Amino acid sequence: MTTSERPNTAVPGLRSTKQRTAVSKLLDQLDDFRSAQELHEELRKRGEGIGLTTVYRTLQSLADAGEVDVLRTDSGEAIYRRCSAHHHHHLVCRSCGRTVEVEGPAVEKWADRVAAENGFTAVSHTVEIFGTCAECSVG
Amino acid sequence: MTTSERPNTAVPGLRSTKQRTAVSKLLDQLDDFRSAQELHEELRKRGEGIGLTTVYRTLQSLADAGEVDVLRTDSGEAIYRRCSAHHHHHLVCRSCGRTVEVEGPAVEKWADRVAAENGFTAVSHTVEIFGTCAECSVG
DNA sequence: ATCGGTGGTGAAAATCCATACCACGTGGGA
DNA sequence: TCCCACGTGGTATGGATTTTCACCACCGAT
Repeated sequence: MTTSERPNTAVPGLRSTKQRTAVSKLLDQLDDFRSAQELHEELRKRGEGIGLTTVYRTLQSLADAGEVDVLRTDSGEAIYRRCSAHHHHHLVCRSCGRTVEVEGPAVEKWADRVAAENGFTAVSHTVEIFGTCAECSVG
Repeated sequence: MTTSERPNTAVPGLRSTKQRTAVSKLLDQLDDFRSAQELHEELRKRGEGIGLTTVYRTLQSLADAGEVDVLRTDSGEAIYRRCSAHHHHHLVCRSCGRTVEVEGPAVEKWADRVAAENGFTAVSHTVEIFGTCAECSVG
């Protein structure tokens, strides 16, 4: 089918290879944050011939292109997740990893204002909320 | 208090040693985030006989005890800073590392509310703002 | 003051995540 | 189809942090 194709992970300037497609598809199927190593392991399990190096490279490209969100665990490990394009933050379950995208216009404004008041420019911020989700607290 | 002694870095259950005192004192003198390696190097420069392992261990204890704040650079390196005891966040200059403690009651409430709405409990959050401070943007 | 045990120290080795290197493979335009 | 810059992936390497382990210091009991 030549017509129904979505550009999907078509990052401009990058070729389309089966490895990149595989990483992208896997991310589409998952709805929580995963480390590069976990993603690599899962791909191998599924029979995709792909190297760890390539997984890291691909994730980096996707992150640079804003196709995936990256954050760091307490241990410093980077974890990735495909997210919607607009600016948002995350509410993550410590136990099962379930992730909810949340917005907070007030927070954005607060951050900008606080930064401006202190003479800071070129401002960015990180806001993540961690907790235990309903499922896990019942269990 | 029975005397004028401040408990200072007296983390309960830990002995007071000259190494721990040295790390604690150094942190008191610095007002921005530093990596364990940088702190170790500085201590050696000052003639303190202290091992890298001990610096890591001490920082960990201090962090566990809530005596220092820890955050991670983009590269995953942990950086430490002695902070005031009350809950706050940081506004950090990307260029020189200058750090300002900031508060945002609205943000705290927002985080709690969003978490509650989604059925999350035992909530914590991370909020850090990065930018370029006035000094550094002047050049 | 001495003894013994617990906690602390630190050099070296082990881990672990991530990236660099480099020879070989391949997508896709000319 | 041909060509070759880009992509791939195994291995080597970098860098931060943790673990291991032998040795040392402190403190209370004897």
